[in-house]
Amino acid sequence: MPSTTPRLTATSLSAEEQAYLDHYDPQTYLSPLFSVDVAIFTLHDGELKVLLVQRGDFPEKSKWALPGGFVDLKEDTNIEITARRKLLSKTGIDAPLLEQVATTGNASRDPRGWSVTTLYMALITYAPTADFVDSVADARWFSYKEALTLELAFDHFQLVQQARERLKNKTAYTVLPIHVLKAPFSLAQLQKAFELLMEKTLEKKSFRRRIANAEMLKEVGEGVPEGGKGRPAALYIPAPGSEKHLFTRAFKD
Amino acid sequence: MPSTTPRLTATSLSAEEQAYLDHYDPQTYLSPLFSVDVAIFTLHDGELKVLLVQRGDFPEKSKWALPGGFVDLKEDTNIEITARRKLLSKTGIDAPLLEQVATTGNASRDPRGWSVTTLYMALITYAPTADFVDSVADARWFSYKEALTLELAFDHFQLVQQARERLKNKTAYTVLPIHVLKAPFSLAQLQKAFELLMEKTLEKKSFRRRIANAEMLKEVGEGVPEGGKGRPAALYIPAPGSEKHLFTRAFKD
DNA sequence: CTTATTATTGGCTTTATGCCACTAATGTCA
DNA sequence: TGACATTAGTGGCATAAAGCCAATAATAAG
Repeated sequence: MPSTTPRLTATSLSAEEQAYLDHYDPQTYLSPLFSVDVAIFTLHDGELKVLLVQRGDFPEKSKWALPGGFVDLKEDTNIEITARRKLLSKTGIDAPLLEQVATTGNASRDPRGWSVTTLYMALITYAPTADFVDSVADARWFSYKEALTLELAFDHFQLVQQARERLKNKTAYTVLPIHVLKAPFSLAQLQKAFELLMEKTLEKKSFRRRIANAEMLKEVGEGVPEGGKGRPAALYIPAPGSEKHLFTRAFKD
Repeated sequence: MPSTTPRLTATSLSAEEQAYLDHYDPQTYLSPLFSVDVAIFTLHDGELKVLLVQRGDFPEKSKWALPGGFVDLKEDTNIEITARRKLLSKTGIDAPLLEQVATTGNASRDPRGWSVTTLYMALITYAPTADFVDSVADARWFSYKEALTLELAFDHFQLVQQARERLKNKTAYTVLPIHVLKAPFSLAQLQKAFELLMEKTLEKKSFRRRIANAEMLKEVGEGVPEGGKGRPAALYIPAPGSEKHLFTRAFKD
């Protein structure tokens, strides 16, 4: 039984092709389940945190999982919008850095059957989950380390690690950590963010030189230093277009 | 009507969850169509080429497209296997470099309805399509430039460019071009491959130093130079594990 | 033996990071 | 008020790897 209506395409269709589409049954080939998951990271209390939600339904009921779900074929126009919708409904935050990480699909990851998921990664400035618009009860920040000790739903243990890996790699040659800080910020704060995301300490001079050469920050005055002690630090905001800067060389190791 | 049979999972399920799965109808949520496409690249006649197939069925009948198709839910255990199957059936070549590039999903890319595709990229040594095991009639190498002048099926114009972009980026910090040469090869041949894939000329000394430092090649004697003229060149084969080498610094520009 | 052609290397320059010590600005506390 | 602790920022040289370009090496053709 045909169940799709004819669709518009850029070029007009031949009568023959139109007839084919009119009679096309989308269930001719059974498609796998398709979902989108989002690994939302932030820094807080000097730690990398990841947002998890507790599942309210079967399967994997009551286990912690990455926020995500199925495409709304009526409302969503593409999969990134699906990811943004999930992000928005869990955090109330719109349109930050949202990057596609990878797609996993196999017969065993979901007990309901052959299933495919596209994983996205987001990095946002910290806000307590209590501030989130809805679903507050079931969404929580976990330190990344702690998250890995939980028994996560489906293959989300692997997904979380994939996203974290991408986060680390991208930090090595972009200024991605800028997204996690509330502007204005000091260079010391920025360096700390880089270090947490890369899991390595950086040499102060090298770091500052690199940032300076890239011309990606704009100075906007001075502020109190970390912890209120010591010399005040210059404060910066990201320069327009800075997100796009790529370094041609990585830090050692 | 339930149409899945209960599946095995790593941990035993509660009776309640098992009951849920027994009655789970995979069509509760209508999933988008899901397919896999593969951009297969090679170098030949000093040009980058991409393999296209001419579609034999609606929709987009008779247009050129990337090889690809739907998951065989019975035979394929994961999406990379689906991609490998497509690669194998079009080229007869197994298990070369096969890298996931990105996933595109939206309501408009396929006239049959909401559709998602995961794009893979492969780089192989050249073999004329006449040598391919089946589907010879409908598979052809196009120079990359020419491919972009064709009216490709669906959004494959964008997909081809995405894959090519990834190919270029990866060449900048790996030894990926090794996969496109028939071993043994000379350093001049390898440099030429890098240059074609990166779309930029490289400085000879810099290139050779880089390769030498990486210790990724093994010398296996001498051979005739390019074009049969001039001093014979040393020939090399890839050292084991060389594919994994990462450079910490990119070439200029 | 000369020349054309391709391969390979020497050696200096340039760029960016590593290292580490030194100076600068501020608050604290005796 | 002056030493000291603390954090911010810089100077200066070492090191690593790429850019540049020219010199040398090996071969074939004539």
